[in-house]
Amino acid sequence: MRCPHPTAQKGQTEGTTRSASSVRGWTSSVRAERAAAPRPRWSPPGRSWRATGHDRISVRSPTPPPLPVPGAGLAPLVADRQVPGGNRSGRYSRRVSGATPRVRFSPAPTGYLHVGGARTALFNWLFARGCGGSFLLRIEDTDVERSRPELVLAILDSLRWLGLDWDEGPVHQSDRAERHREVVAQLLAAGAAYRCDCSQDQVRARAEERGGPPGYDGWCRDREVGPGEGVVVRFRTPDEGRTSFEDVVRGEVSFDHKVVEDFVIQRSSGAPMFVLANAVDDLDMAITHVIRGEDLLSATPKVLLVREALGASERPVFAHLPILVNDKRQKLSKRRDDVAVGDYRERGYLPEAMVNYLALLGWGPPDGIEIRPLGEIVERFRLEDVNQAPAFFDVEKLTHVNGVYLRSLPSSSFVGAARPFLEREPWASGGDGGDVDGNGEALEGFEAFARLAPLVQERVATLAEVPGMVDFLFLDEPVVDQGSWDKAMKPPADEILDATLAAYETAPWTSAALLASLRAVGEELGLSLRKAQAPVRVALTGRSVGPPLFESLEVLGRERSLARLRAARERL
RNA sequence: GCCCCCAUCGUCCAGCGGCCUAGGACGCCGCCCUUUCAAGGCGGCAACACGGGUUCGAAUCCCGUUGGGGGUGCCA
Repeated sequence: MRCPHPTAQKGQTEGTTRSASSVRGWTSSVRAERAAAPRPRWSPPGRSWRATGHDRISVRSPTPPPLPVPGAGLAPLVADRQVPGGNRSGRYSRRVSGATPRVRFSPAPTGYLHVGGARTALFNWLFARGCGGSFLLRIEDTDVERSRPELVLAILDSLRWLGLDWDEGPVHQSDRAERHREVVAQLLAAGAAYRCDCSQDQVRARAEERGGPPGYDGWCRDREVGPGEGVVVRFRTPDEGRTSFEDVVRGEVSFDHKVVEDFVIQRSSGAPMFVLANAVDDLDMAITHVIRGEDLLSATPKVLLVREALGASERPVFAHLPILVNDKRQKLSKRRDDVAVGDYRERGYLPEAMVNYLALLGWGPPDGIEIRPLGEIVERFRLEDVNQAPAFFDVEKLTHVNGVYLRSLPSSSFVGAARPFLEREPWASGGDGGDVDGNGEALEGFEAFARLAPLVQERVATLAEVPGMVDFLFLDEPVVDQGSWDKAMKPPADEILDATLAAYETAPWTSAALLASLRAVGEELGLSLRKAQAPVRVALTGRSVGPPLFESLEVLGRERSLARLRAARERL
């Protein structure tokens, strides 16, 4: 059972110490069952799996349905316990009484989607898709000064590229400002919040003075500050007790109220703060499972406190995913690290590979088969199997995964996927060329590439590597790599070239015949084919590495090939 | 400083008290295949942070230490 979780805990703030048994006990019984389940077998990548992958999942047009009426209350989230020994998928019902799971991905509009966000979005999506729940999108743009509408476009674009389709939204928090103000007023009226006119400098100064921990000291709690310039609204945090909650990936987490300061819920501008908007919107949107980064773990008690103050009787299930880190094991950052999903797209990674790799950060399939269609990942993904330690975003492994996907592509798809990467090269003009009929007529540009594609395909790990491998098909003269030239064009390169030239004048223009001829040339000179092909390859492509030589010759055609051999011979 | 979280090969994951002489994957090294380079095949190197407990038995449970990270904003 992947989903509905034994959810919702009743509110439990004042020092309630709840045992972890509900979730843990449930978890282990499921684990035991999983261990007993038959091991699924590896299904080889190929056409069929592509069809079963997320290709099939269509991106629904995001038409925002109306939000539930504010204050209408949450559907109960408590999962029904079912009699053990029920269906294969688990001992607990898929059903959450009264509500299907609803999760959301709620990025801030930063202008692009970064890999950490993508991973969070993916895990939400996997969870939702795995249990028939809904995956919603919400843009957390309460900070008006920092958000502009166009900044969300790139995020949506990357999400679509990855195939993470959403069922509702995107809801913009900025559109809900009125609702947020209403809630703040409500909290104010109830005495759960108060106005504060302390400047940030004052707050800091007092903190230093008392030598205690930085943070707000409650100065304005009873000063009855009225509305005005520079006045914020703060939430009144309980002085006693603690807020505890059961986190699906971490077990019980607990915060003493003493360390939760009276936080700002409304800016002096009247705009709501993150915690307030987040709590209110999750409530109004009837979010049942909050799956987000661990960096938000310490914001959770605040959210819970706000919900409680609003009279919410149920809590969502929380799952704080381990953060993604760089090689120094610090949180991935925009400044130091390559984090934009869009950049990986530009660098020749396939969305399927990206998503597959991302699923492996903080989670692993029970059968150990890491590279597989998304549909199979959906079937196997379970929130409670997410592990707790930060994960290093390893581009090398991503690249490997990408290579596997690239190789498994039908040739025509590979050609199509590579085309944009070719087209951004200055030399890649169209070219329709002739055909190859054994008479050595030339194919040009893309057509030649298409012919060679299957051989190129298994030699690249990213699409960005393609141009460098096939440029000689497009260029009139190959770009000569000096290192390759120096290495290959030593004696007896002259003899090889001369003999090859002679042989190729008349040889049938097929890769097999071309191979046989060069082998014969080599034998005559007492050279292995390995040695003999080197000067020919460099003459033809400009490089010492590349696609198989004889197919390249064939596709390039007799005239162009001979011209290059002659040119190289003259340069010697 | 304070709060919270985390800790198995270099990296990602497996491990749920005996099946562990700790398994898989990436990377790395070697060999094979081979027209270059890949791919593929075979093999190898490589980890339970430390110290106490609990137990007949601990990588697995508990406590502590150390180390790392996150948070501590009128950012999210």
